[in-house]
Amino acid sequence: MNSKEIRKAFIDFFEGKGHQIVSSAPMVVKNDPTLMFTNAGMNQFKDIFLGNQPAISKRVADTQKCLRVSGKHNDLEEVGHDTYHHTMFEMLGNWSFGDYFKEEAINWAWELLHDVLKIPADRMYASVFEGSADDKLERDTEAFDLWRKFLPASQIINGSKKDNFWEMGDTGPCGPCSEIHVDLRDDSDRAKIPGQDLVNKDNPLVIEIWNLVFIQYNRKADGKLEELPDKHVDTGMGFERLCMVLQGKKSNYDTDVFQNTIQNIAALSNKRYGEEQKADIAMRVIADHLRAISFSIADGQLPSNNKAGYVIRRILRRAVRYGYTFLDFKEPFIWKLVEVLKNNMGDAFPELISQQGLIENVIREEEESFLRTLETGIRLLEKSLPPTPSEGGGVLSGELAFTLYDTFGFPFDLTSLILREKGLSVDEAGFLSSMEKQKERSRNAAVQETDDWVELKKIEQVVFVGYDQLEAEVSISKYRKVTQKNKEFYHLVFDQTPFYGESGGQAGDSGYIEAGGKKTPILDTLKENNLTIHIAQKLPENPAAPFKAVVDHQKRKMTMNNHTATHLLDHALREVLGTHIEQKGSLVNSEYLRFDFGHFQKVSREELDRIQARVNELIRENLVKEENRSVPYDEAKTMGAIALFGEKYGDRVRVIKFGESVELCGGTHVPATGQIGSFIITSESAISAGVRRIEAITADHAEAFVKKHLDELTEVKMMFNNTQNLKKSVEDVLAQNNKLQKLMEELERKAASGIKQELKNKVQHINGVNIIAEVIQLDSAQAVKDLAFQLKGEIDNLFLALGSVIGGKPSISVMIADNLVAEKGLNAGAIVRESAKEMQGGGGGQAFYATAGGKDLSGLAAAVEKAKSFVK
RNA sequence: GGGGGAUUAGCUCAGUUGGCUAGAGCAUCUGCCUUGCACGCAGAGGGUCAAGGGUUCGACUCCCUUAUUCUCCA
Repeated sequence: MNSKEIRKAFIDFFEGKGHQIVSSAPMVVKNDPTLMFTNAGMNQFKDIFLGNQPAISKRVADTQKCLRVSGKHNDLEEVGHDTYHHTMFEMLGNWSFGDYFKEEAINWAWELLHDVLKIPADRMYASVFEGSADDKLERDTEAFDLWRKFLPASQIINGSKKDNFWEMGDTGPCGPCSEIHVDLRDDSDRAKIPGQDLVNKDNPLVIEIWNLVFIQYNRKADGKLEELPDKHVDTGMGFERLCMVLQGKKSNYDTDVFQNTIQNIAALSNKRYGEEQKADIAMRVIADHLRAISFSIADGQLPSNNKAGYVIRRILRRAVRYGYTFLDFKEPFIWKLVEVLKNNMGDAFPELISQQGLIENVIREEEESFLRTLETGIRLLEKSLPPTPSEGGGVLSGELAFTLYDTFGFPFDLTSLILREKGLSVDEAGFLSSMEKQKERSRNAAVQETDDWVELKKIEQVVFVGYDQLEAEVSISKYRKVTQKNKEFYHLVFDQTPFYGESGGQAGDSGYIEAGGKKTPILDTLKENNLTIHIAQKLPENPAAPFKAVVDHQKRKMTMNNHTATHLLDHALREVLGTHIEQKGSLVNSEYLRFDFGHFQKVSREELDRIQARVNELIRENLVKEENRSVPYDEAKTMGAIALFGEKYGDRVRVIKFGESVELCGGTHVPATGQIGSFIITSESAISAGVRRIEAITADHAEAFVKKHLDELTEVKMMFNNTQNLKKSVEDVLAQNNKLQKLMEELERKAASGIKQELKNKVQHINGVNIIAEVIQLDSAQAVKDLAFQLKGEIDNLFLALGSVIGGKPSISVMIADNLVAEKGLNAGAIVRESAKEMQGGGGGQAFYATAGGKDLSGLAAAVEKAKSFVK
């Protein structure tokens, strides 16, 4: 069976068991501060388990794209070196939300693996939870008895709390789990050591493929467990491992999931897979990372220099680095593999097909930029090479290696590789300790303490009433204290709220809540998963009281203007530039709007004009909002609604329509477009390969913007006595100014040369030295300097001391011919310092030219005389 | 969120404890030579040294603030 058939077999099997098949959630997580990427199949159902949201269906199955590169599950550095770790992988899963439990879960797992997929029973092992005295839990005999129907007792193994008791976090839903392991070793090896001895022992050929979690408890804050009224099933099976088992391979990378890509990498690098260990590792790294990066970009997460985007950039760079070092790729090549990946996985994940161009562009650009970083790093490294061992050195300091890494992004392993090639080495311990210090600093800065939720009133789900009203009677359902950098604030959750929590690019509302005549300001509103959190500086006196919640009307109104304008802009972009325009990001607040979209080139001035005019036209048409809060997803699509890649939509979606603009959107909008008043594009720029950004303002801000510019224009016009043709007047003045400036320079030159001539006539010849010591009328230090250098070029054996008044302060300059400096040991710096004392000043410079300034104007002549005295 | 860099001519970059009248290569322009693969030669133009403050006789250089950008950590 090939991988496509295997994926389909799983989905078909559970569909046949009454499961609703849902699509994979985006790999990039939004609205969850504890998670950047989806790292397990259950992520998208977290709110259901936590009770923040009712289940969409009691039985669900899917394949979920997951990324494990940060936080608790960080496999990044393992990837490629062994045969089974991945950054991105697919997790096949089936779920029961308060429906079936252990019996069906185990029966069906067996039926699928053994009866349908034909994995031999004697190669399978099941583990069950052995119990825990700490938690006063017995062995999971229920699961044992169920497995006993299929497997002899010798193939059912007890597992510890660590391996067989699953918890989502410190508190919350949890329960025992049962894992299915498969032994892939040859018969001869199996005869030597029984498989059950190798389960969970990190043997690459005796592996866990499926974990069945039985969620039956809730872990309370005090550590105690309570039985859940509704019991759930949560399973996850590694797709790539399943493929390995069914295709009789001994490495995930030997399955058809990866082999196409690997063979292509081999061809591009003129090497063969399987011949050289280091090259093989590099090929696996690249094949793996290609998937992670491509899917992230398709989900809208571009590489960038912080947060999730930075993680993606690092993965990509790791791939480039392996290619650069072990496969000798010095030019971008990874982007060429996107085509192969698309052919392999495009039908299961259509975003790869529709986003192919963007993915390729972004990857190529990133590769180029990192190759430049590498070049700079190599140059810097070569500059700072330590002396060779024969000269008594040979070790590069760890601090230096760390600076290269930390400041210039030059990978440590490359540093040590390059040094090794030159017979040198690097102080690795020093490097690691520098790294540790940096981590320590960051940790201290990032400390945020979050207290437990204090629950006042149990609710099903927060009700958002802010579409229809900006004020509401609310009560606090729960709250918690958060401390960061000695600053305290509170997170409040209401039973219902008119406040819009930041999401979908729209900023959160602010305002206040009021009880007993006392107001508590709400500074901002955020969303954590499905929970709307209101941020307050302090807790109201009586948190249990009923409150009146009031949203800042004016701010919200302006935000709505900008949000609706964003939809109109999106529509106008498609009309003017073409329907390939796809949103890549959006920000809407009360000040302005920002819209990022995929487009292959700069938007021209004329196009921008047309887009802006079109949006204003739509505003003047005063299109009335048509809002439908619950449309089946498929129906919305047939209405032509614009959906976003990288967004997870439920079955029923909210549709916002203004004329021909139809979008799936959860944000707040104006009742009719006329309210927006006016729309002005303030900037158009590039944010990365193939992605453009437009920023714009509306309503009051647009009006203020126009007024400011008109005022400026009027003022300038007034300066020109209300000329008919301002542009020409300005051009004339500029031309005239240019002419005058040249004339001025000319005159200055003449004046200076006049002074120069005068000075030349005053040369005193004493002991073979040509001395000039005068006070002159020049008020720019630069002019004096020029004069001094000219005289130096024209008079031999020159000793020059010039006094002048610059900016109302006395100043002297001394210039001495080079040969005099050498022969007579004269030093202009010393002379100037000594002479300046006459005018209460000081200075310095070089031996042949120095300047000094002072405070006492009356001492200027004396200072010049003093300077002259040094040569006599 | 925290740390470390960078910002100098149209482009790529030098610029040593603060003082060599801000440089190089490429590009541009002019002239000459001639057309063979980055043609050659001679010359010229082009800089608020990111912006704004400060210290100093003197700041591209030191300090502070801001902007943009790179990089590492969380």
